[in-house]
Amino acid sequence: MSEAQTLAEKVFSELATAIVRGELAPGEKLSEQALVTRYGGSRAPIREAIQKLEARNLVVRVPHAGARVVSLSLEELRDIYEVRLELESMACRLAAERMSDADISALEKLLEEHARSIEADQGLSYYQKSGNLDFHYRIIEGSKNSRLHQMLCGDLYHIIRMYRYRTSTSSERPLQALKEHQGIVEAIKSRDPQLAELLMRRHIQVSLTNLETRLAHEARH
Amino acid sequence: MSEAQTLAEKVFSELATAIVRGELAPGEKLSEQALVTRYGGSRAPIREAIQKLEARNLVVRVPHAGARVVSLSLEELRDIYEVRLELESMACRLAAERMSDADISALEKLLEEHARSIEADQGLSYYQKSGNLDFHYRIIEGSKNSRLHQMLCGDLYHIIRMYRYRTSTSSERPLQALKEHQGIVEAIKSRDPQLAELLMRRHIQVSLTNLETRLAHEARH
DNA sequence: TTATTTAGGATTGTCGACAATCTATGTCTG
DNA sequence: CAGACATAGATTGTCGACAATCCTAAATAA
Repeated sequence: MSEAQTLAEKVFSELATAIVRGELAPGEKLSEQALVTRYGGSRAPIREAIQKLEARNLVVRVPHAGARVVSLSLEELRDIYEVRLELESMACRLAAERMSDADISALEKLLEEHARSIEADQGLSYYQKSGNLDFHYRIIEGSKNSRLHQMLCGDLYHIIRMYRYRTSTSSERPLQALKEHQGIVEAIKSRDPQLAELLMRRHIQVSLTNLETRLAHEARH
Repeated sequence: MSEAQTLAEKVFSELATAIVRGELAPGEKLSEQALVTRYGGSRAPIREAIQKLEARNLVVRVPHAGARVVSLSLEELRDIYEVRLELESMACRLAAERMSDADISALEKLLEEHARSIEADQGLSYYQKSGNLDFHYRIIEGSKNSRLHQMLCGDLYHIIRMYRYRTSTSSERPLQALKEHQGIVEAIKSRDPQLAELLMRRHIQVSLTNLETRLAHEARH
């Protein structure tokens, strides 16, 4: 991913991927001593790594009590999706205004690749998972708003990916998703910000709706 | 503000307010040694405080080169305002859906106080400054979205307040602002999310527009 | 038995020193 | 004179140990 210039960054990177992949369960405690024996080094860089994880909302630290992998309630997860929905819709609107023609044609080529990929493995399409992310990532970049990029890619996506196993959304309907992606690109190409935003909002809304029904279901227990 | 359970938190708190107040200029370097001699303690808690500042985007740290107070370009500042505009508009829409009746009547009382305050000191209204913040803060709380609250109050507002001296917006037109606030509350009271969002968007948009004209002006040099 | 208290152990916060890296000054060479 | 290079100083990253705090569990009392 990114080359670590310091031990703390290296440990941070490894821990972050471990958390996102679920190798460290939500709520699990991160003992500094244990991390020292596992990753080597001393406690100083480990503490720094933990604090970096806290900065990205991947762990929660309470003074004199240590750090634990973040464990989100369904309500907090709903909150995150809600914000993501808004910010990505915004990004799509801005992308329709600010993407260069070269960016747009590159985006079209990406979708053509996705189409071929889906056709090849008959909708099984494991590639679509990262492909989906790639598409959304390019839209966010296309907004030309660095802070927006930072918020979506730096903070929210890690957590969303971390809880992906619960909400089985996009990877189930690759063809439908592709069509929606194509519609979005079409709107961007015709420089229609309002339409682009609307289509992206609908595209993401299904995830939020799925989550909320699940939330309502679990609330019944 | 908040009681510090540890030395690192205390130093962080003091440094944060110092940065927001402009006592530490943007781009100024934060030498660990200098901070040790100033705030006492050893380098460990100072480093932790600096890292916490980095987490809130108040300083920028580069490995082996130290930390500096964040110095935003006008483009980055525009990006931040753009995101804030979107998120606060969203918060206002959600507030219209989710605020309790008690919350709303409390909000009305707040505006009545503001009205009296403005009448008292004839639009000079130094109180309006914090009052303005207070109003926006309550709307954000009214969204009942913890993550949204965290993003707006935790991250964006510190930076916006830090650069407030440049953009002289709201404190100049307290009466106009109050009327806009009243319109927003009216929309919330009548449970009209779309209207509430629209009014809040317009209310904040003037800040963004001011900033962008200034940006265009400075770009000419 | 249950609730409270009180050591004991373990964990986190802090400290001072050492190692690795960067920056600035001055020198040398073309 | 300009620019590359090397050395010296300062700054940051890392280490191991100590102090402060919390969590656990045994012991005591109601």
